[in-house]
Amino acid sequence: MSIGIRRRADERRRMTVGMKGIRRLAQHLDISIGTVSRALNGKPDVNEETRKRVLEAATELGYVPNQSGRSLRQGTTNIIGFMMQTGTEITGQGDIFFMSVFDGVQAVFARHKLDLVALLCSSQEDPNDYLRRVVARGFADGLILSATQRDDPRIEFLAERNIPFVTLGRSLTDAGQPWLDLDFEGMAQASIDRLVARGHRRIAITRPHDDVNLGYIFVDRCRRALAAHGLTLEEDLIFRSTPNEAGGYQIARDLLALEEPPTAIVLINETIAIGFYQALSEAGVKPGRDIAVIGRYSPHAHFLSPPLTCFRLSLRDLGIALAETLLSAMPAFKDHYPDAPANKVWPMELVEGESDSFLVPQH
Amino acid sequence: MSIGIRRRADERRRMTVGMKGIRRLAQHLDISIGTVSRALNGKPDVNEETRKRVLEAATELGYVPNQSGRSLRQGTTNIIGFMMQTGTEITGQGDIFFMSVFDGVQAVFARHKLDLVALLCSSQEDPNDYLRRVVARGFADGLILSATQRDDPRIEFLAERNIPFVTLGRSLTDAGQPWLDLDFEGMAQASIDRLVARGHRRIAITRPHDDVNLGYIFVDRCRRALAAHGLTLEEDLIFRSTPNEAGGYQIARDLLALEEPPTAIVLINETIAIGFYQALSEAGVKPGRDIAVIGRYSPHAHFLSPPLTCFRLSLRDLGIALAETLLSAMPAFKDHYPDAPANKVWPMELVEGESDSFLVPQH
DNA sequence: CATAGTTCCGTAAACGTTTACGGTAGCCAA
DNA sequence: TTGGCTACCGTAAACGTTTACGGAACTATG
Repeated sequence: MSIGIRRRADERRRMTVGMKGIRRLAQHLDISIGTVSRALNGKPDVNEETRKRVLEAATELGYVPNQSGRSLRQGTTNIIGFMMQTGTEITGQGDIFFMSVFDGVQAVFARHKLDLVALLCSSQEDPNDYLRRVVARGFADGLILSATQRDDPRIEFLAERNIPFVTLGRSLTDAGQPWLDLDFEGMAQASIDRLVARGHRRIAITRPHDDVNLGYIFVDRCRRALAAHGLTLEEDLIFRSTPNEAGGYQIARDLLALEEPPTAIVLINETIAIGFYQALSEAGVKPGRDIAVIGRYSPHAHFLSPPLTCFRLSLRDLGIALAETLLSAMPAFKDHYPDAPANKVWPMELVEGESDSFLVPQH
Repeated sequence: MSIGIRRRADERRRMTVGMKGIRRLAQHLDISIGTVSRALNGKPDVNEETRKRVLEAATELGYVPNQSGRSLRQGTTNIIGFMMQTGTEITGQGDIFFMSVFDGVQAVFARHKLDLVALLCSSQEDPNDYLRRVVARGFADGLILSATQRDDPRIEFLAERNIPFVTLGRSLTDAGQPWLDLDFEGMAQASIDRLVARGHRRIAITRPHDDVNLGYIFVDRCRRALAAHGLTLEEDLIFRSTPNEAGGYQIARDLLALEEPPTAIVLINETIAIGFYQALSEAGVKPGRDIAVIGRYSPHAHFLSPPLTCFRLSLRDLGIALAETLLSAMPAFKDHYPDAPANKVWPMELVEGESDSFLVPQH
């Protein structure tokens, strides 16, 4: 080792005292920041001995690479955003719906060192503005959109900018984007067929907020399924409400107040069954005896009395599929998921309860 | 305008075609990037005429400043992270719980152009590792921690690094950090007093996962409250379970199987009441008649039959308080919140139902 | 006319990384 | 000795912003 080198090292140490980040680490080890970076990132051009020293020093000094610096240079953040709206009850997905989906998404992302964050759009802010503000900044490498609307400007916005994304829910806006959706058509068809087979002729349904596309899909399919049996979907048997317990309560009250109440109903949201049951109970009407009820699975559905006949799906698997579909749309990962479907209607499984187990006497 | 300037402008335009970001905007307007930046950020040293031009061009070209570049320079991200765990059911607090809290937090953050994102720690990963990995990168300017543990290493970690944060939930780990917590002591005291006043002597309680501190707080206060009435908290009347519907179901089964069941129970989690009610119902035991039940408010509680006597709080207000307490710990904002409390026990309000409305006959 | 002050703008450094490029030392073969 | 190869490392540019600094043009004041 020449004197020249040693002097330079001493000089560097003196000049860099109090430095931060990778420079501090380099100074501490008396090597260049380039080598430190390569060592930390597993690049080949570095002696295994020095790599070991670097890694040890990194944990010792508690060094963590700065996110902004890294992503500024690389143009990538290793972050995927899941956009969702807070405060509102537009989606009506309660309890641990999202938590379970997240769990599946993360199971896939963990393989690629990707982090999932939830981008929380306030109910006070327009989702499109939010998207522009937060996302177009280069915040995330990819996006998962929930609460997809029937016409959703976010889709065009992202497609134009070539930001990889997948939507949870179909939209009329078509930019060739990947999407996953629950099989509300299958649910509609199976529910109607099942109820008609048991003799029901006056069948009511619920529909969610006008913005969300699933309402149209569901209502339309119900109408067609009924038509196939020679029946019509009557307009006053389509109930709207907030997608929560109180909404379900109100629906039952309205339904019972009808001159000629329906003998069956299909509930599109998860949580409304609770309020619906309660209002029936107060009126002395029992599901499965006086009226047939079909709904969606939720952790409570199992504990309703009588047990709710409902459609269930694995939210964790849905999350996995969402992640794989998104990654297959990202150049950096697409090779890992050659046969992830770009669009998929996710099936739901019928869980037989007792809430629809009676036959309507035929006249 | 001199020829020199015009030539330079032409040259710049030619050289910068295809540029991105603020450079592209500057080139388009034929002014320097410094001026563009000042104009966009509302700095004083810029002509109002040019500022107007810049803003117009920005929206026209859809320019959004790059997050990494900005925060690299400023050392600030304008992002606050709310750390929560996915997939697990440790807290037993579902989506609705957090959504409502978020809504309050955002109401405050909106005033300061701060964005809230949820940092989702996978159930597969240790929360401490997660914190180091994601947060120490300089990802967020401040943090809100949920699912605070009895001994929580995250607190020391953040305190050492001077990262502003507030925890939702007390911890034994004390680094002088701000925290907010629900008043489980008040709930314990009021519940016990209420039940004892109605003649109950054998009172059961539930407790959550051992990691979370509230279990200790709650159990301890119940014990002391009982002692004040000359009663003891029997060990086999302390029930543990997963904090969900199924857990509540199991508790009821276990409770009814006791040789001498208690005449009252206090449920610490929100969702367990549903399963608890169901198991009682199956056994022909009616809350409010055969056993007294006190629980926590949830949107379902109102629709249980008979209505659950429970403790409620405004989650939105809690979110507001969380935000204000956090901001008062951040140098850049503390002046706005001079009297936000650093620590606060958040009160809960008793909602009288019918689930505990009976008197135990005295012997 | 000289000076000082104001208004506005351009220049360039800085933030913390990653990485293309070049260079040195050692080794081996011709 | 020369040349080439390998293994490793240092240098410096680049990513997209913000901002301290200085300077030009103009106005006001003496």
